[in-house]
Amino acid sequence: MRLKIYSVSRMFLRMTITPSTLFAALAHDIRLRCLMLLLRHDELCVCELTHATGAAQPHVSRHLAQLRELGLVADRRAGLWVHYRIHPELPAWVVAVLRETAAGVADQAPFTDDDQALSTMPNRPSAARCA
Amino acid sequence: MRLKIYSVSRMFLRMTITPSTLFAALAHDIRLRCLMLLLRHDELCVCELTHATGAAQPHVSRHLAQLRELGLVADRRAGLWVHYRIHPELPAWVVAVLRETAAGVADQAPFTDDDQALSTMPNRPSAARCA
DNA sequence: CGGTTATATGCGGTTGAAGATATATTCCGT
DNA sequence: ACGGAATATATCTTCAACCGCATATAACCG
Repeated sequence: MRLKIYSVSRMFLRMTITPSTLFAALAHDIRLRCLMLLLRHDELCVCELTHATGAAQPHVSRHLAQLRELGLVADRRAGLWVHYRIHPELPAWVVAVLRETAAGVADQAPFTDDDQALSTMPNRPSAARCA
Repeated sequence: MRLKIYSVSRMFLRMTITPSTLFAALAHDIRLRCLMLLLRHDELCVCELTHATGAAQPHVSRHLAQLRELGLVADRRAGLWVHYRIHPELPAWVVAVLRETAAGVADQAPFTDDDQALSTMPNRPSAARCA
């Protein structure tokens, strides 16, 4: 079964997450890396995720949109910045899968590098500045 | 990153399973259903998986081959039958992800139906018959 | 109202995973 | 060695996810 997660309207949020759609989301490099980053840091904005992954901004933004449409992440606008976080109402088994994955790959590339790049990011928009 | 799991030679088995390759494997309907069935039953042959899922035999066989090439399952030939099982040497976090998924979707379609179809399969090759 | 920064989306081209069908392979019984 | 059953693979076509780039939107500030 092919999975179409591009053109899901924002109106259909909170749809049930099926295993196939979840794993299709996790199968993509950038999407998985963003989720792993969001697991470790409560909230991150697009520029932080862009810096951490080293990917192009439209690339990150597009994949975040897919995660949002699937209901895996939630976003919060604060001024110019849009803060993403793991969706607070995920099914328990989805959270379990994410956490087991994070625990299993925490010490591998590129996940460690992403964390490193994030921590050394200059002019990082702190929560105090843009909340 | 695109994932190519078709043409991996059998010589390169036991390669490290990356999150991306794992989730790409789990993202496919038939592959996930086969894995969920194999989690509940120690060993199943192709005809059992074919019957349980209702898919065409070449279809099931091809996807089992992909799972084998990724190192997610192991196969054992016994006469005409080839028995598949979850690979006994999977990394702990991979097993954890599989188990959490199974626990989360056990009561959903099509997984319950697959189990039901398997249990009512006639002339099922028992382990005693073809081991 | 312009200018700047942060983020989102539209579009065309590429590519490779997936499906269907036919066919090959492997093994057993006789 | 032959036929049949279980499984694997080859080939072709299709189609949608992906990428890069350009551009649009949104919010803040003077």
